[in-house]
Amino acid sequence: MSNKIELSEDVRLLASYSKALSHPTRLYILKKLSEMNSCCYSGDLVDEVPVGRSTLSQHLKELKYAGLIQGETEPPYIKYCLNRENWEKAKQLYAGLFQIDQTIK
Amino acid sequence: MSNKIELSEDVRLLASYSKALSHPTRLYILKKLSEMNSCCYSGDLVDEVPVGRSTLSQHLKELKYAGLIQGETEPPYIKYCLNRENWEKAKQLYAGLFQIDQTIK
DNA sequence: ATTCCATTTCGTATTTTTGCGAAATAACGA
DNA sequence: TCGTTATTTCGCAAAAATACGAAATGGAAT
Repeated sequence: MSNKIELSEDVRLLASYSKALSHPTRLYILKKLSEMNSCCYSGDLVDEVPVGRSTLSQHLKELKYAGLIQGETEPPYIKYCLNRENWEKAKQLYAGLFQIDQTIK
Repeated sequence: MSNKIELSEDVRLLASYSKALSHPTRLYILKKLSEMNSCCYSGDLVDEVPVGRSTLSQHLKELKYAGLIQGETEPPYIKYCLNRENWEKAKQLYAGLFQIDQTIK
């Protein structure tokens, strides 16, 4: 018989967030969104980031799928923002992993 | 002409750490190593983690390649420990991304 | 209705990741 | 020397990730 462990939901979720963070382009986008504390347009990003339009779109889709961003359509543009709730969840999970004390503001 | 940005070294490094963290099995190993604050043996891990020996070995190799763990041979076992220096570096990078205030102990 | 614009989806190719079992390795003990 | 034990490497297959250009979509303006 085996003593194999069932990996916890938190471990799975953190792995999934980490996968979202594991590409430089996606990380750049998240960093930017979190730092500027507002939203940005896909069309602006494509000028900054070193990938083509369709590839950028794929990365945005993945970030959306991971739950880290959300997009509002604002014709003819699409405005992307952080999903604050899940961003906070990710923050907690990473803080837990690295045992970072978080001071209450 | 293009305004494409050169992605920073920190972004690349954080992406690479994130890739290492992006698999539940690897995350489980790192979590365990960081929590128990000492080292562990590959042979113990294989009983806990839901993958075979050779697959576990691959994951350990990847974690080593990412610089997050190191292995000392202690025949007939191999003892794996966190690479504290790079673990700390990763901690800083994630803290920066999530803007976590780190209190000095 | 047609054109224009920003963006996504599709089709495709290449590379990387994940996983396993079998074979190889390295150190030790009989 | 010959097993035994712990672990890794090899060979392979299947699945997922990355990237691009061409075509499709959905509104808005003419």
